Amino acid sequence: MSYPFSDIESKWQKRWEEQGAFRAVMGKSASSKKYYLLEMFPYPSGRIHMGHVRNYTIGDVMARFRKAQGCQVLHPMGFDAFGQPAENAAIKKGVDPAAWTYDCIAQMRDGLKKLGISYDWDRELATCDADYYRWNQWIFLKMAEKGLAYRAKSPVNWCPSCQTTLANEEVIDGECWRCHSKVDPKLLEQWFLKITAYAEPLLNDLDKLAHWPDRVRAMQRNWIGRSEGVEIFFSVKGTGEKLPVFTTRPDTIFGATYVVLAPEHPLAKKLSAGTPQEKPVAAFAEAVARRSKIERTAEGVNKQGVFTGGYAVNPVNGETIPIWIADYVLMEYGTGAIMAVPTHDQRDFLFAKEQKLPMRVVIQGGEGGGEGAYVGEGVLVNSAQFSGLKNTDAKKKIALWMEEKGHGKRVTQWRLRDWLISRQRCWGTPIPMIYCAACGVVPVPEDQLPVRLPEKLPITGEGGSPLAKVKEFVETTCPCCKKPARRETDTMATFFDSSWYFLRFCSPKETQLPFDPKEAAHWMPVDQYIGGIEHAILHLLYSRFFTKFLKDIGLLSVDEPFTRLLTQGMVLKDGEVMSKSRGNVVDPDGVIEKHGTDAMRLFILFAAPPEDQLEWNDSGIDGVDRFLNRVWNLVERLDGYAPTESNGTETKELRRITHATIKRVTDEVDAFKFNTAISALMEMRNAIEKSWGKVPTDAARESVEALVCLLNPFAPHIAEELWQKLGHSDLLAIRTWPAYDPTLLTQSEVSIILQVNGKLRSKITLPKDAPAEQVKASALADPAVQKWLEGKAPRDIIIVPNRLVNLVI
RNA sequence: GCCGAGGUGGCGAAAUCGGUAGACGCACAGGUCUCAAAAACCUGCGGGGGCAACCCCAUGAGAGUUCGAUUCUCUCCCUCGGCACCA
Repeated sequence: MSYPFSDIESKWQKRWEEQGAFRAVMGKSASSKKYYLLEMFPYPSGRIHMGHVRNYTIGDVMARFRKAQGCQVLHPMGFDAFGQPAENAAIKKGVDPAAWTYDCIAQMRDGLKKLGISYDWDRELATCDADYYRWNQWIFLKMAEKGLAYRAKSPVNWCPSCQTTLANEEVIDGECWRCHSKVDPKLLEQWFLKITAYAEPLLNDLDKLAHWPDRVRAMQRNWIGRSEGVEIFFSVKGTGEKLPVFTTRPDTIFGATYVVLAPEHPLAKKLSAGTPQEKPVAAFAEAVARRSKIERTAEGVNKQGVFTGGYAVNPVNGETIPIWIADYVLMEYGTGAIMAVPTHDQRDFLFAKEQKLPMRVVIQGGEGGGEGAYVGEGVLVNSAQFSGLKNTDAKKKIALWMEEKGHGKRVTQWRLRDWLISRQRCWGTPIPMIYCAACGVVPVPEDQLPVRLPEKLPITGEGGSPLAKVKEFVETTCPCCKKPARRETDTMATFFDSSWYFLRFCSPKETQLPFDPKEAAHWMPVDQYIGGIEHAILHLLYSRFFTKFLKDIGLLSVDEPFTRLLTQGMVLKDGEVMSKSRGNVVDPDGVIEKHGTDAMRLFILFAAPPEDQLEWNDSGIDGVDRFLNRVWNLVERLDGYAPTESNGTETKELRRITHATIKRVTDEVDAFKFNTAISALMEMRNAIEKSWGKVPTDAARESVEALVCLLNPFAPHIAEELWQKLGHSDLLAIRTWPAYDPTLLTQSEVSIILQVNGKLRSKITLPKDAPAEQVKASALADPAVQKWLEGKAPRDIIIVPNRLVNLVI
């Protein structure tokens, strides 16, 4: 018979809510530290899944634990409610996206409440509320004011299936992150955020994030992609036109035997014009343009290119070398032009070999021998006055020298691109801009915010943006000249919404600003953030950018939003990610019905460390279910507890285990080692069971009460119920964490292992801290040890106090 | 290629300022209870050898340091994740 989890769970959920147990209040007492714990808020798809359960359960353990430790905890929840699924539902089922979304939110909220997470529901927000998105618009206008939001025509990623543009961060392996369609290049005029203006601090401040996983920091570092080098000013022979190339290897400048432009480089057309190369160059550029970026940059693709007919002059030696175009040079990076050094760059080598272009060795290092470019370190040769220098030294010297001579300048290149935020979708935040025939692009004045979405959106899925079809929306007057003007009909990428929601939670009802700076100064930064690794770059990079921007305009005092980050592992079934198409989805509701929320939470926390993948296992949950029932039974049996024999040793040992477990669970929860903390509780329960009837009532009660208190963050409903059954009237949810008595932790006797030559041969029990002489004598007297010593005296005896003796012969 | 994480029983996993490898749990096997089953409870459970005491082997592979290595160093192998014709 299982304990009545169903009644218990709803009972305590109601009780917590009635008593406002989890309401976050800005504390006045200096003694209680603030603790802002946040889990990445969900998209309201309607149902919660095991991934959500895991994410929020991990957070809840920490939130309840910190609260018990006396922190003022802020633990809010909301919904990332704009986005395409609502539009897709509108297209498919003809529903109103707003109605659909709010419906889903209601369902999600119910589902979350059934998990018993300690949220402050008073702070709930949804990004699709005008009260929220008006501040998206406000922030956007501030960025525009600072020149950080701008409109530009450039090649962008277009998802043909989603019918919208995408940010670079949203393109994974050339595919749309959402629908996995192949992304097409398209030349469009769009809104961008100048995240590149923050490239340097975004990179450098990663070093401050000591409590972020290494891999997330590494991924961001890769993504931002800083690279230091020199822009070298080649010139075009004949015209003298400047042709800058970017290189990280100025030490190889004397080995440059040709120059390569990206096929779309404007100079290519110019150079070939009127030469026999005009046609081949145009044909090649067109052929490359037709191929997608993935095709073009795929591994193993042969490098192709043609001669432009033009020549460049190397500024350091006046040498004239041919200018080619080739598909392996990208217009977006550097200057779209490179100097080719086939002897010391593998790509240049392959191309030069194919096209039979000249090569010249300028670095000598070790035995080259093999096929290809030598990219190692070495000594410069054929490099004028720099010959004989180590190439690592020459790098700096040549760069400085070129700068002096005006042959080039040192530059830093970034891989990071500006963030394209325009979306040709309607279920998002309208971009607050107006186009006026006379005044041009005019921002919507602040006092006219929010620019609201129309009530009825004509979503058909065909014929372009629905917003553009709503006359009342599009048609407006110019704020400057008051003449008729047209509104921007694109909306913002939803990652904009989620880039600052953690700030809104600090003061969700603030009406003058996106958030109250005083509240933010108190609660920020988020002390612990928890979410999936899929946001390692996207959301986590954008949020860092927003935080830095909002600091720069004086609203924030912190420059990083999330002090600690935990990326929880995925929930798998049969070794695979749960998904509808695989048919291996385990529905949380079904588990709750069968085992209760507490058992589900406990299993998820017990089966693997939070960062690791978690394999869902139906019989695994039976195991934790059994444990909870055993704890339940302990409390029930305590009522008629009557010790048959009272034994001092047993009592001392049970108390030692009890207090040692309090210490262990405290330390382990603090370090997110929930799986071992739970196993410590299981061991403690086993110990109580073993001592049952052999210890006095007060010792048994002390242990059982401690067990219930320690169980609380993991399985809060059963813990509250048992606490009440134990005769208490206070709520565990707001009760102080148990303390341990350090004097009870020590054992009077210790087991010491005896090794001969490092191999375990025997064990003895001695009083704790026995003197070395006594330990040595006892070890030598041990029969098993004597057998292995074969009468010989040990050459050396190593004693590790209270642990082991190793006899070396 | 570069960067990051990791490799321990049948399974999920413990143990790393070097000190009893496999805690805790699952599965499995045997037992108690029962007319029977379920539940519950008890016992066993890395591999090999031995009636047993006990012995040998074992933390991806190989070397090294050490009285002693899952833990430290080096060289490989493999898995997962990210970036990548980025000049």
